[in-house]
Amino acid sequence: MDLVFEIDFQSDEALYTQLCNQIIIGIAKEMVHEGDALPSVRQLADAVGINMHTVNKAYTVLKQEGYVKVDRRKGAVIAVDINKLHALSEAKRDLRVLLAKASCMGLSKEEIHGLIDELYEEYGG
Amino acid sequence: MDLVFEIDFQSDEALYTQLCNQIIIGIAKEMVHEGDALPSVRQLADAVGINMHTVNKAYTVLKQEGYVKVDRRKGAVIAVDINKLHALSEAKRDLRVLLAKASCMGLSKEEIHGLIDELYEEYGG
DNA sequence: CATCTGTTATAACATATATATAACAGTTGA
DNA sequence: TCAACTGTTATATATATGTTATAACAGATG
Repeated sequence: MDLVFEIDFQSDEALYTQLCNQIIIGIAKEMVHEGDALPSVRQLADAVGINMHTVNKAYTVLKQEGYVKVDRRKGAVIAVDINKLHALSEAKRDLRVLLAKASCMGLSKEEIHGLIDELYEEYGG
Repeated sequence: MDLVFEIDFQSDEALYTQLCNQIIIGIAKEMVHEGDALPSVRQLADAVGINMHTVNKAYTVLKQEGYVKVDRRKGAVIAVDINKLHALSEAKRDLRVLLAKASCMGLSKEEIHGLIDELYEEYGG
């Protein structure tokens, strides 16, 4: 398991959301691949110092969004199978607000493209 | 006031967040400009059918983020003065997750740039 | 058979969201 | 001056969400 989980208890992001995002970013960075097993809910909960149910909620959300499947033998397993229509419309809604804020900040379209390139470099693409 | 406020009571977004986002997008679309007065908390609350305090929370958040100032005479007024350091680091955090999801969806960097261009067109360019 | 999976149930508590009623100080315009 | 309007603050209530806690269950593993 190449993933390193780090919980920020001061963050305004929910703990389960932090876990979800770290796993999704881990997939994009190719630190984990299809079929890789995630830590068990109890293991991960102990490792980062949170409750089992909080980890379980993260896994449940990831399962609903299509990043994870459950194998009775291996437990939670990476298995990317995303509903693109739904995911894309959600991404657009978020992007609209994000770009509006960027525009208010005075960022040009070119600067935004640069920002995208900078961040996207982290993901093999 | 060119802004039209529409509340989706079925949305998972908080009501005050919906108001914030619509105002920020309105600024980016240049539907409102520096110095324009926003509706009073009571007017807007009545207009969209929510509580005064929910509107007040939206205005308070917008004030903290630097999109609005309060003029004792005019009430809440558009006045874009954003802490770029803070706003940019927040934007990057959001973008990182958004791009990871896009990468998992199989979107190429070029397709993402296209998406940005499409959405950014709504804001004067 | 003991031990590990995810899952479910129940309970409890803190925080966030939203509403309701009420009041206050400053500003405006009649 | 005075009524009507600002944002702001205080208090209370209701509901939803997030998090923890304890416990149990069925299926798979070795």
